[in-house]
Amino acid sequence: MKILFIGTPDFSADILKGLINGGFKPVLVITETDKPVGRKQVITPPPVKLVAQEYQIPIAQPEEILNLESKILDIKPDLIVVVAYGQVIPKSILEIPRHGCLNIHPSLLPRWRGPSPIQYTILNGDKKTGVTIMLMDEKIDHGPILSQREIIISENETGKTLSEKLTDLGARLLLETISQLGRGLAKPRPQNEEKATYSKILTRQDGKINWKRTAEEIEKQIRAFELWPESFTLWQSRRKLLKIKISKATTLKSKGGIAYPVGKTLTVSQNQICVQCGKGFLPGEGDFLVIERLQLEGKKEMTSEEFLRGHLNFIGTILK
RNA sequence: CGCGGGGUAGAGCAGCAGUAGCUCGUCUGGCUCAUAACCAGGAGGUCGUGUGGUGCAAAUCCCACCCCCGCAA
Repeated sequence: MKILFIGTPDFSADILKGLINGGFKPVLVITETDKPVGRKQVITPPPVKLVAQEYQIPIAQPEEILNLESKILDIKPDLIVVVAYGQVIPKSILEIPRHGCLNIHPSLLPRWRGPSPIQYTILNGDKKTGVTIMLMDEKIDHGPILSQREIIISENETGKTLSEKLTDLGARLLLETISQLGRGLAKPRPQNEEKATYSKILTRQDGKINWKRTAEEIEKQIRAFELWPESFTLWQSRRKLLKIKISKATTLKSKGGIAYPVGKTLTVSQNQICVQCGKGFLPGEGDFLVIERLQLEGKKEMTSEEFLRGHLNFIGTILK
């Protein structure tokens, strides 16, 4: 089967590897142009390009994918696999391959359509999730479903662990689905529009912790946003307002008798950072987040114990 | 040359011109039924690199380079 692969970031690159190792080496890989990346703004090829080079697959990096339409027509692919490309693929191209265009989505569609399904799954406290492979149509994450595989979400699942699991699962399901397609066994079924939910694109600002939420909600956010956009809070130090990323935390309930302002930092036992969350001022409602790992702006990530050694004045301040 | 923070004892930080100090850890002794608690004392640093520059004098100012990190992309 003549396959064309379209994708850009790490997630796509991993799927591409799985595809190649499964015996479906694409005839052409389309990916975004090399872009300046990182602190030094070095022009860097996207992950998918590196994989394609490694396996000596021809690469195309059009500014506009529409410019490539005639070339794709010439190739006459049987199937196009699209994984997180970065550009919207026009209908005229979607209609070229005989078997259509496949897309891998890391959720159980129609639940969590859109760009941030993994984060929303954890944030929402879902018990299970999975991957879906669907035939693309003009609407985003809307086409008929070809196959789906579920997994159970564990208690301390993070954006990272879930993403790894789903990438792996997705790569395997893709191979199965393609061979089914090849044998004409695939039976697409439309999505149930009534059950559709949507995830929004997340920005850095969305990672800001709102201490008025319950510790439980905040802890979920920290896990959900592990890879992107991460969770942070602001601390007024002696000199200036600093950003602190929080990468790991647990919750603590106490009968509590003392009322603290929301965002107040305190220690319950040695070397522990607790932050008052939720309703705050109400006595008898000890709702605390215990910070375990954090990273101060300009510093490396460390445990809260290490952090406290050098910041004796941290306890007793109020995080914003 | 995108913007910015930083490299000081094993760890985390302060000092920002007169050859280093804090918290934790570590070692020794004491207290205690006991202790991760408490008390006393000790060890541990050529202050990122430079047969660099300016000073009477540099961890502290200037220059070059290496490394780490935040923002922006």
